Amino acid sequence: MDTDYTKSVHMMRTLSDCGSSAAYTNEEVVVMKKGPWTAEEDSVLINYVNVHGEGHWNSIAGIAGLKRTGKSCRLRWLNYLRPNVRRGNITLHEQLLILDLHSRWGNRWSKIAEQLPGRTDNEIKNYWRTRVVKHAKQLKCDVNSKKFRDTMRFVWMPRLMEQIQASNFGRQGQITTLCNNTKAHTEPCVTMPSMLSVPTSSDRVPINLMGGGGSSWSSLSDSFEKGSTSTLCTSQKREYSEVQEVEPCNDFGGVDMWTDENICFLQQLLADD
DNA sequence: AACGGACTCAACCGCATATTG
DNA sequence: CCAATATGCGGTTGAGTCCGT
Repeated sequence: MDTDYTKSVHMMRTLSDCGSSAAYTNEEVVVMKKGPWTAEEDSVLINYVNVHGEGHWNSIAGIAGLKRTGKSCRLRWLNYLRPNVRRGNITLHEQLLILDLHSRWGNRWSKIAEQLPGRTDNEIKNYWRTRVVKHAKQLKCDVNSKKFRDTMRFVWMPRLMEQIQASNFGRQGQITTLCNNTKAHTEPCVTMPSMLSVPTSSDRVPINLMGGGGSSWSSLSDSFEKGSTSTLCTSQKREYSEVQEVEPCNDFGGVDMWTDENICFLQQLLADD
């Protein structure tokens, strides 16, 4: 049933639009529906894909009688109806991955989505725009600036890892160290990407992840300088994968790292620069 | 309870690229 | 090789919801 807000678009159909088994005659005018999908339309699309498989989206209108463009059908299937689509809050681990991958690939949403099973490019894009970009603005910082990227990479991501670790520790009662150095370390640490190709004792720089005194942008920036534009090294990727391994379930997916306290911490850090 | 601004996210749009005839 | 068509991608929009006043 069309609602008041449902818009429609008139399209001149051609045989090629409908495929070989087109139900429409040449130049027949078809009103293509726009706007939110109904359960009935979803059902038609699901049945179509079950029978014909994915693809041939432009044939759906002709074959299944669904008055939607091929693009609309494809999007609806990929972002909503496809099996194994994960819905709900982005978990801490997913946030960590998004930050990591975005720092390497930029706005390559589909590529990033490939690394987050069940998440769609649309969802990740929305997360980035509604959370990360929003908070960057709040911090009066360009989300694409080196300063912001470095802060994310060398402060925010370790902080996320810390939070994930704490969550796992609280739930499982076991410690999984993300810093796999053999020496006992009294402080949280983060691996400096640029230096990992030449592992030394200076590879790991202590960072106060809890936002207390002592850690500031200025004191970290020199250490970051050399590696800030390099891609994450294998060992750091391994560390993030370890985070995944110690997170057997995502039952703390609703945890939001963008708390007032954390944002205040970032503000201080960026202001120190 | 009513209002309005902020926020979220599903869906659309335009463009780029791939495929097909 | 070229044109037409299909598909994919990233940016943007706007309806619905939330939340503070």
